[in-house]
Amino acid sequence: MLDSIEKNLHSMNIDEFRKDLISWYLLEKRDLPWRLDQDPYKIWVSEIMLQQTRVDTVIPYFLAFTEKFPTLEALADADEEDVLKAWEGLGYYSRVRNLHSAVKEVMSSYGGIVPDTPEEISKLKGVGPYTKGAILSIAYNVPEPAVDGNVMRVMARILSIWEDIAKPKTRKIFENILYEVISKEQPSEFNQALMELGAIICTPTSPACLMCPVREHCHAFHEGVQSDLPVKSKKKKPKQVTMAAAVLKDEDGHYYIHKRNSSGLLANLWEFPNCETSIDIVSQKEQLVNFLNDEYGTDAELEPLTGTIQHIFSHLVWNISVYTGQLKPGSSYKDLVKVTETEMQRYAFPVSHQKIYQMSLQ
DNA sequence: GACTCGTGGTA
DNA sequence: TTACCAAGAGT
Repeated sequence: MLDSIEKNLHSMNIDEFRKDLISWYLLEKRDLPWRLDQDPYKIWVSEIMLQQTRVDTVIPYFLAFTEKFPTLEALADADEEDVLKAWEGLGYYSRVRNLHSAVKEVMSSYGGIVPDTPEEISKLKGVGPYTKGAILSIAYNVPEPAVDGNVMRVMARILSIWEDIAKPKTRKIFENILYEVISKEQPSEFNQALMELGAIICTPTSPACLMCPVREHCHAFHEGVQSDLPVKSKKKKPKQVTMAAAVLKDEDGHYYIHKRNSSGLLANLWEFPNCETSIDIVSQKEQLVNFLNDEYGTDAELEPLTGTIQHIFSHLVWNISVYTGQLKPGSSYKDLVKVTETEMQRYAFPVSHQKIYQMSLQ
């Protein structure tokens, strides 16, 4: 650990810091649906959903998901199609595929009980250093640090740490600090308090230092540099991709959809058949017709451009031209699946393709 | 260590 | 509008 951090850490009254932080948390904590009990399964589900995702976004998904899959066993027994549907729109879909896989592993290897040791729980798919600490501390009251973006921001300010929190190895600095700072008596409350403080008071921009229960312990506050911390390097711009998608129907009103590959982007989700095209969209419709014929053997008649949809990912942007059209009678459609409008509702689509469907109705 | 992997909200 | 953000993990 860096000398300056070590110095600031040991000049702090850690006992008072813990006490002030936890007292504030017990008074001010939000009523969140995953705080109603300490069911390790529900804690687990909430922590996976909350990865890179806002609390307000997660709440309705968490309520619906835990109603549909109330127990670890219920989730383990569910079809992946239904599990993905319950995650539809939440993003980062590998999270729920890993969760589903890990829950099955808990059934087969741990008798359906979520393991309570760092070694065992870390072996589960989708459980990284943060989620390990979060589940162990919140569900089992084990004094393991749970270092997320909130915790790094709060502690960077408290201890005046100028390391770049965007760099993976920086997380370990905070983890080592937290092993010393975490409350051994109330690790659950301590970890949640740090995250709650980051979410409510010690926010990324314009932190509410005058409302902060631990400002007297905060080096950044005393030095007036709270707005300059934490240091976080910028990420590069997403790559632009031009695409075309076809909403194909036949004379009986069936739709023809495609299931995506089991790995990579939007894995195992459903989509309307689509391809990347040249940036010059003069011949785009022709490119799409040729793709549909080459890839699926379709004989389709497409209408003029219906509209465009933009799908913004973290690292790329799809600019999708939407075409609607008829699949001619007797045409083949190889790897496409023929479904009724009602059947289609059971499958999980990325948000962009939900929009494509909506657009095709107009 | 850099890149992949979603989405909606906000200043 | 652009840029960044939000309880990260896998490859």
